[in-house]
Amino acid sequence: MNQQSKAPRRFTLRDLAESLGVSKTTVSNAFSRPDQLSPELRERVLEAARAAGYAGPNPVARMLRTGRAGALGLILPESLPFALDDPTTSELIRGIADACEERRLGLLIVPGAIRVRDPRAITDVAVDGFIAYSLPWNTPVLEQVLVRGVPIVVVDEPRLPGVATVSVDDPGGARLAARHLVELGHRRLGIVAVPFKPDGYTGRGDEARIASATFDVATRRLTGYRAALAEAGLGSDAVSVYECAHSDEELGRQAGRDLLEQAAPVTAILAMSDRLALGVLAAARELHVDVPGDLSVVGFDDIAGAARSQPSLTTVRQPLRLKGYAAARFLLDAPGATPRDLGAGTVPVGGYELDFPVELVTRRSTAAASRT
Amino acid sequence: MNQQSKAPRRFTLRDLAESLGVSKTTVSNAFSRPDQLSPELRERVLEAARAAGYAGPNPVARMLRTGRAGALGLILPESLPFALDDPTTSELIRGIADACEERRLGLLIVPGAIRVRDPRAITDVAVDGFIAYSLPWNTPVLEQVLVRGVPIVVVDEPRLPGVATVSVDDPGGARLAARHLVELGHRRLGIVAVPFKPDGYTGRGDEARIASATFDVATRRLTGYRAALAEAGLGSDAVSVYECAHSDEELGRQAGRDLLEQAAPVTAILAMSDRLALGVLAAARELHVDVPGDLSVVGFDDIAGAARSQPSLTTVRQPLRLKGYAAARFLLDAPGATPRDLGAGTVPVGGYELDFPVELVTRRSTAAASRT
DNA sequence: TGGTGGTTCTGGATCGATCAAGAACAGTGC
DNA sequence: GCACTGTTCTTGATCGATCCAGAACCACCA
Repeated sequence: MNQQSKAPRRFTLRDLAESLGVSKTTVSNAFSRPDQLSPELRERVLEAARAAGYAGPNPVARMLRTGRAGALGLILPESLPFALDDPTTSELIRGIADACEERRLGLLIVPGAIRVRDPRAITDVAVDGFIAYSLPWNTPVLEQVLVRGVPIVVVDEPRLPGVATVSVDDPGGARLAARHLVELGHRRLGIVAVPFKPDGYTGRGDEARIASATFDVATRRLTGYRAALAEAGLGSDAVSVYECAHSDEELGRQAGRDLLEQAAPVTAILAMSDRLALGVLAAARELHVDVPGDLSVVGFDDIAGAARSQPSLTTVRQPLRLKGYAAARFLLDAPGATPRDLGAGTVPVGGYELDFPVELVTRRSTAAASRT
Repeated sequence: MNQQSKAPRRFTLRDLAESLGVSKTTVSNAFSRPDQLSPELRERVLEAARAAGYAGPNPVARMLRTGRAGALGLILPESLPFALDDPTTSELIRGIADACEERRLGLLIVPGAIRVRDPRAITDVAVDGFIAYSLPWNTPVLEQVLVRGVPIVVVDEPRLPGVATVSVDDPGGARLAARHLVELGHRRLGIVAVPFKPDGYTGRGDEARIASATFDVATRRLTGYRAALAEAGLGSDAVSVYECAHSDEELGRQAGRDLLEQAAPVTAILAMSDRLALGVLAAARELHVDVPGDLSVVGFDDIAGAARSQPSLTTVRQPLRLKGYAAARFLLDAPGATPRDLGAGTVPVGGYELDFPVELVTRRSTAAASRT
């Protein structure tokens, strides 16, 4: 950490080589390429290293020479404490970690991307590539990555031209959810949305705000909902949207109360995440609204808690862990992932887009509308 | 990722300097030390960089020169998915992340330390220091860190001479827990233990195994329990110990069943973690043993779930997040010093040991013994 | 005029390894 | 004896930055 002013110079590979009377390359090979020298000499080198307290080649120097960092960077929108609270993010991380372990790579986490404007968060970090998760358009650190030309895979959002993206069929999933409620006879519905913008707003969402959204996922799911509702003759104006600043239970509860306490309460709620849906269930409980008797609720994600809730939650299942795994594998295996530099600016990986399918999981939180 | 054989040489700081007709140092200063050159020239340099698609100094080259990596390494005993499941570990990570954000450092996670024997997990990684969490004696990767001479702080275990350790007063906390049960009149107790060794064993623990334990925390807590029980005239042989291979609910449930189904069922259980205690509560529920009527249970840690359980859990609270924060701060601020130098609301015991105090939190899972 | 001090910028050494090319030597087949 | 193939080891260049010492210039003042 602290460089002493009079540091006696560290013991390096070169010193070891000199003390043994062999070349640097030989010592290097003794550590990193055993087949390049005789076993006896190798043993002599390692023995001398042990005696001298030399623990092997300096990783940073090696990185500089070889060009690989041995680690993956994960860019998260919120702080790490928040990410750990969120089952969706945790599950994604699990998937990424699976791939990192397979490949013996470290995982370097860069949290708070929405907030952080300091480019050093990206420029100071040594990784072979980044996975960016769920960021809005125009995220400064994301732009830094693109400018730097480091390989990157985006998970979920934003969808940028020419940038590899791993996601799911959000519109399709949302359509399944909404169609399910429509088929059950619901006509007075509300939507509880994940944020359209990263500005911390919580409350009813107006069309202007929705039109200028910078979070793709919210838009994509909303589009899916509305498509299915339109099929049933329900226009956008007939279905109110309550936007939550984060995907968590407390804000979901607020949203639920809002939609249930209005003049003409809804009989069904489409929540864009399970955490929001669980919050809605909590609100219903508080207001003595029976689920699914008086209110049907559909979530999105199928986190572990969805099956365990009271009542269990009907939701759209997406393969979160697999998504993380696929993103990492793609980053590591993608052909031509070497950044193209020199020219003007950006050109990251390839123009790849990978959308996993989703499915509707019907549980106990949805039932036929009692009467219209 | 893969270096093309005919890579056209990346555009570097030197190229930018040449294209501008200034020295490399000047360009470097434009990025990293704005006060070293005139604002006009700096602007010219940055402008040219933008035009050339040069995104700033290569982090690895900078690291090599400056000797700092801009990241902290976190060594975890188990896989990352496991760590994220475990509230104790998550909370610790939160604390570490707090400190990293303050200092704008990355957090590099090295999971699976118990299993991983490959030294490259450590030697290939560029960090300014490591935090090692809850490892057994003789962990290969930990020894790699020590050999490499990288600054390190250990959290909880193992306690190694000369290595800074951040922990809590485990024996004291355990003593509080056991004394609490003794004072409630319990005389037939069982102990559900976190692992004594990292070999995956689950089952009754014999004294030989306990004596040869390599996990410090299990030993320290057991010592505390036994000290308090001895005060009440209860010998070690009178109190059976059930060891779980991991701290999780399922194994806690198994342990609970074992202790409750034996010939002379216990009336109170000391669990070395809240997750194990929650498992014990589940076992009691299954066996229709009333808690706290017929069985008292005390946990350890005070995770969020402890207050929410049915019934709420009496437990020993330890400041997990603070522990993580303190460990990181200590690593960053005083890599040569002892934890004592940090002071500030802490209870330093040994030169290199920083033990936070713990407290007993009495909730609904404990009550007076019905009859002996 | 010359000395002093303060900016601003430069050149070359350096951080600690890996890599490509080739030297030295032994063994093999003809 | 000669060319050929391998194995084992060495030399010098290189990765891309930062740092140190000093040069050049300007201003100020005695």
